[in-house]
Amino acid sequence: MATIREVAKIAGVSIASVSRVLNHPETVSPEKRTTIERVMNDLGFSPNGSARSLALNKTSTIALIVPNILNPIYPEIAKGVEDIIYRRGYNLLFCNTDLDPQKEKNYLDTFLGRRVDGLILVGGFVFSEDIYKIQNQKIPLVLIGRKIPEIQENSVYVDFELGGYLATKHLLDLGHPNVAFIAGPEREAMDRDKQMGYRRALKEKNIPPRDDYVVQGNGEIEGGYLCAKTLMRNRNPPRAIFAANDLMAIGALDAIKDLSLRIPEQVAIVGFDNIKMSALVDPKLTTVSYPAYRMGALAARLLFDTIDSKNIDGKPREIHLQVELKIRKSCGHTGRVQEIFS
Amino acid sequence: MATIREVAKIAGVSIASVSRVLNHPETVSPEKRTTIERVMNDLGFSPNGSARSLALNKTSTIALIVPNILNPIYPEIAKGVEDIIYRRGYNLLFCNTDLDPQKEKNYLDTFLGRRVDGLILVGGFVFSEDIYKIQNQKIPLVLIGRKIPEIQENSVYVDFELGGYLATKHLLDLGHPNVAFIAGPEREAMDRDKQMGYRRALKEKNIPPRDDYVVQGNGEIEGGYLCAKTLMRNRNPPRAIFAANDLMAIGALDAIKDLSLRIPEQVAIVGFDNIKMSALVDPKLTTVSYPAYRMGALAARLLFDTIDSKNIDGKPREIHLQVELKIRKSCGHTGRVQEIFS
DNA sequence: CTGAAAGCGCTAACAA
DNA sequence: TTGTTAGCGCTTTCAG
Repeated sequence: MATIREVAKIAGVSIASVSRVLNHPETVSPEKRTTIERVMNDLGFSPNGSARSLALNKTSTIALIVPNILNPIYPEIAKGVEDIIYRRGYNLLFCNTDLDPQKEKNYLDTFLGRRVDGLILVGGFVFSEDIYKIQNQKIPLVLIGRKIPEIQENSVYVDFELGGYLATKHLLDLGHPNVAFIAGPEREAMDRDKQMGYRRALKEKNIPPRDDYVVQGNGEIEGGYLCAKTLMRNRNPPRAIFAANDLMAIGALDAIKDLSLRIPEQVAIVGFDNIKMSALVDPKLTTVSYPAYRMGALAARLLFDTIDSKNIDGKPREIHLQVELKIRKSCGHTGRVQEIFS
Repeated sequence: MATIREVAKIAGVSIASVSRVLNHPETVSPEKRTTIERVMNDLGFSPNGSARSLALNKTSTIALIVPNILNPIYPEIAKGVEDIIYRRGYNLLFCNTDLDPQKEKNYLDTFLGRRVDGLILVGGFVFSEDIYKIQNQKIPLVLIGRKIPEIQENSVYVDFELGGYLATKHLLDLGHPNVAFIAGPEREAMDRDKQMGYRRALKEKNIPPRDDYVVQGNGEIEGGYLCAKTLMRNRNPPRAIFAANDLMAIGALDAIKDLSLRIPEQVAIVGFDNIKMSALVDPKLTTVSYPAYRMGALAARLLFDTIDSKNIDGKPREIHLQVELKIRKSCGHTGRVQEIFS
């Protein structure tokens, strides 16, 4: 592929002029500029990004790390990020950790080497030392998800503990005698918070937590399905299930239906995330919602703020957004309910 | 951040040796190597990717362009791609066109400049001249989706026309007197193929196509909802609806339920894509399935094949996969049906 | 096994 | 306004 040098030679100018029309066109005389542009076109010239990055010490790339792209809540966040960075001419280096620590570590290292201009890390388990490497190299970083006291960083988060609490309390208030919890993967810190909220709600009502009412799923539909089946095999099966995410809640819902039990009459279900799908299953799923797209967009803005101002050493900013219980049918609430499109 | 030069100075060796432990460790004496590695560690050194890319003329990056990340079928494909390229140490530059030609063009240009090692383009409208630019620069390219006769390129595709035909024919065979079609966005070439299949099935049964039975949605749930409402306002509403994707089919399903009509008795519905969600709505959605994840993985493999062999000028390879009608409840089929997990 | 040096393609002083 | 030149950080001959 053509280089700046060839363009220069053919156009009969110096490489500096070519570089100028690329970066500061207004500083080049109109005629020369037209010639150069024509030559570029003829040659199908496109400036080499690596060379440019090297010279400018800037890659125009930001990396986004999510736990699982197959959970629709993450594309939602990703879209928020992409919409913002696209406007600034940045590109997205995307990756999926599958909650695999090794994979997360590898990616973090790679991004360090690639000198990404910024990094957005969603949920997951971000306690590895690798995160400190990022901080040491002063790569602008924004965390999305839960608040992490251990790490002083820019973040956009919601209170998952509160969400878990609200969901459980709602179920309890509705009179469901006992509620079970389907946890997500061990490593997912956000899900651990939800579980704490679940426990707090029980405690508040003086209901002793039962180990056999807490099962762990893989965070996917199938996991929720399996967990619900397990729960219902209990000698004293729960009358309500709170799942750490909608995917598992939907799987649970499917399992309960398979068992020919009525939802919410015999088993009530509440999920977490408010993915679109949750409003379309039958019965519609009550869930805890939070503004995923907005979190992505805000994170990207926050990132650019720190990239622009270079105040990387300044104190980190935190944006706290609210969770909200979205009451639909699956929990057995009898009042007016909010439906899709609401 | 530390450079190879500083490492060399501190370790008391030449930069060549440092570079060697980075690239061909076995060619460096053990002692020297250990020293260098220690220094690298102490300094938190990480080789600059841009410099390396520049020197090697290789970015270890492949770009993936999809129309809409919010449609779960695309993350599915993306996952297939990522799983393969991750193992080879490649990174994914990800982007979403929203079917916006300008955005697609921009991204294509950017990727040209970034000298990505390969490009995977999913669906969408790939007829812009920009695609030729990619070919001219001999950037390995793989198309996922439909077969595009106009472009001789590596591709992994399924026959969407056939899918549309099968879906419509199935509905017709089931005795639904008239079937409507909810089309996707104008620009989505794959959806146009589906529509052709729809027409072929009608024609085969000597059913004259009706313009008022073909409506166009935006490819999302809301679009399907709106389209179905429109269709049912018809003086002579259709008794069956074939939607160009599951998202719209699910929206349609919701609309029909809102109208208090029974599915499939009063209105049968068939979708396209077989996203997971389709097996979880009520009634479960009959749909046309194809191996999205596999397509992504195969595309990545194909890409590496051409990257490795550099036979970019060789004749393009095409991988044709099968569509399959996944019969569930929403179409009114009365025989045995395949359910989720099948 | 090791080092010196050229070069990857571009940007940005600095001079003219 | 334009051209010359010195890097950006790395890889890789080529000598030794």
